[in-house]
Amino acid sequence: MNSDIKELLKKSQLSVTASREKILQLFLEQEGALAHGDIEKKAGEKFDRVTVYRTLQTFVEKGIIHTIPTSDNSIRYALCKDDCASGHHHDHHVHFVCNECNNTFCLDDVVTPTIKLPSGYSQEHIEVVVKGVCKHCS
Amino acid sequence: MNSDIKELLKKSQLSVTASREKILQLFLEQEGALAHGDIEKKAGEKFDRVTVYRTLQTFVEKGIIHTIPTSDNSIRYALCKDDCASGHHHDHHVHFVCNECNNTFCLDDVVTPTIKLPSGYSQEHIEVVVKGVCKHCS
DNA sequence: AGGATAAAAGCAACGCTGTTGCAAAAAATA
DNA sequence: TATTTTTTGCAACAGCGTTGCTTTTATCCT
Ligand SMILES: [Mn+2]
Ligand SMILES: [Mn+2]
Ligand SMILES: [Zn+2]
Ligand SMILES: [Zn+2]
Repeated sequence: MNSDIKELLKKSQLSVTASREKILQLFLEQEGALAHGDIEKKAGEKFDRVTVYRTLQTFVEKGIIHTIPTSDNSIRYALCKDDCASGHHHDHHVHFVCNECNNTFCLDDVVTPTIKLPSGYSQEHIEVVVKGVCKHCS
Repeated sequence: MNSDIKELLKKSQLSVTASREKILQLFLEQEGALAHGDIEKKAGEKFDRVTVYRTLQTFVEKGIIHTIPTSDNSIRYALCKDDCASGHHHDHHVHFVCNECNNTFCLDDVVTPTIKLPSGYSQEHIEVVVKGVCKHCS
């Protein structure tokens, strides 16, 4: 299990460091998404704030995690389960935010719909965030 | 035109003040959405930063403007053209972010689709943000 | 219109967030 | 193991967003 983490880092051409292992582990043992603040609370005593920022940024660039837009000035991050590669993400799934537990989940099996846009607009990417009550809270 | 602004404020049970008039005017003469920073640049020399924050917050509460989620820690705001009331918004349209001009637009005529969720999840609200090239830039 | 009352704006201060440059430490490489 | 490269931690900083309090402004009532 721990070697899985090392392997994933190496596969992404990243050197294996304690902070990267720890932060990646947090994502693996977490069902929902994590905001920067969450990670800092769970791993921040061990690592510097700046390291967390840089690690998240690196993971996004390498296609290990992806961002989820929010309406409250706090980006959330979640593991890419699709085959995202360095520089190019392929996460086309819907995200769910629970109004009860306030968790954010990737609905990996729910693909984003195609939207018919007015003429002149071209669609390159689409983000869908559904709010409601999650399966754990209902 | 200026009386329109006063009327809208009164209709929302808000006292008519210089800052509210000015900020509301900015939204009316703007096609796309505005971030807090934009408003501060355009009206910030006349009004305090705090006033801008409080005005935006009030406008959202009163159903005059709505927020648009982003992936870059900067909420954007746009006029509600639907019949949003105090406390309850009814904006069910798609938002568009242009990768060229970096503007955000409300596609008021494009309604958000219904998403089939896994069992256990209930849908209360849905946000759809499409990224691509807008009609002005294509 | 003028005064009383309620509401909003401005000010100051503060904590939190995210960034940058640089030196020290750790990991990869040979 | 020694060298090179990469990452981390530290310090400092700017900007964001919030809060309490005072002053100013708008509304309401006479
Ligand atoms: Mn996801
Ligand atoms: Mn809109
Ligand atoms: Zn929940
Ligand atoms: Zn454009």
